Amino acid sequence: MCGRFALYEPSDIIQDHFGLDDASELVPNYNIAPGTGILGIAYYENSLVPMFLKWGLIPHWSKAKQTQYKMINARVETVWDKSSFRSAIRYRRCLIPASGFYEWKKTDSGKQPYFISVSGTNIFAMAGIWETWEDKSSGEVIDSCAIVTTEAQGAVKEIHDRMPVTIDRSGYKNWLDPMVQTRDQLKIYQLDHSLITVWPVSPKVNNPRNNGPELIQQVTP
DNA sequence: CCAGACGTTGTT
DNA sequence: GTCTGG
DNA sequence: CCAGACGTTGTT
DNA sequence: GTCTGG
Repeated sequence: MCGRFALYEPSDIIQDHFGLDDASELVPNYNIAPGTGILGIAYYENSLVPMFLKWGLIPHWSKAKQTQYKMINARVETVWDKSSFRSAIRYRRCLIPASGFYEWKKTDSGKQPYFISVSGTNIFAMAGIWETWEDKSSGEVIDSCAIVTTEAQGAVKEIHDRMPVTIDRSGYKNWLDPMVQTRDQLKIYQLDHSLITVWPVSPKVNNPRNNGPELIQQVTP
């Protein structure tokens, strides 16, 4: 699955990579956790825009903004079938920029965190879906999102059985195309899994209050 | 029809 | 055990 | 995902 | 809102 990631590439590089018109000022973050605001890129009102999305999807029909369920991930195998995700996968897909993500491997002595990144780049895209929720009485509006997951690819298989769906640059257009509204039309071009690199990192990443480049340094578990 | 759930992961 | 906060 | 709280009354 | 279960 994907429950923590990092985005530390400079804003102007992110802007160029995704072809955005306006830059959003981002500080490097090595410990992005569910429930916080994250950067998503989506077509909205006919243009490609950066959006701040609360990580943890709140369905539009939800009565409370605090959802009982932790919808931080959506399985690609079933996302078209679930009532909570059906309209979002059809009409509101987004790219979620990342420099890498973390997965935890269960061991005899506990859980060991690993950092997963892509050779040759500090920026790639994870597949996301988003939704707008509005409080009918107060008028409060929250845009939220979930990261789409799939079975582990490449080197990730060694540590975990799930990971985010990645989208190769060649697949950005189709994934974001608002005219693509069916499972058959949606083509998922994932990154070449031979580029995926995995190494163990310090358990400092466990605490979401910790941050900084030391979190992605390789350690001996 | 109405009532009630609506999710994933990992662990048992 | 379960929920909230990060 | 993991870490850390989990409560009320009354007083400052 | 939409799907499943009864």
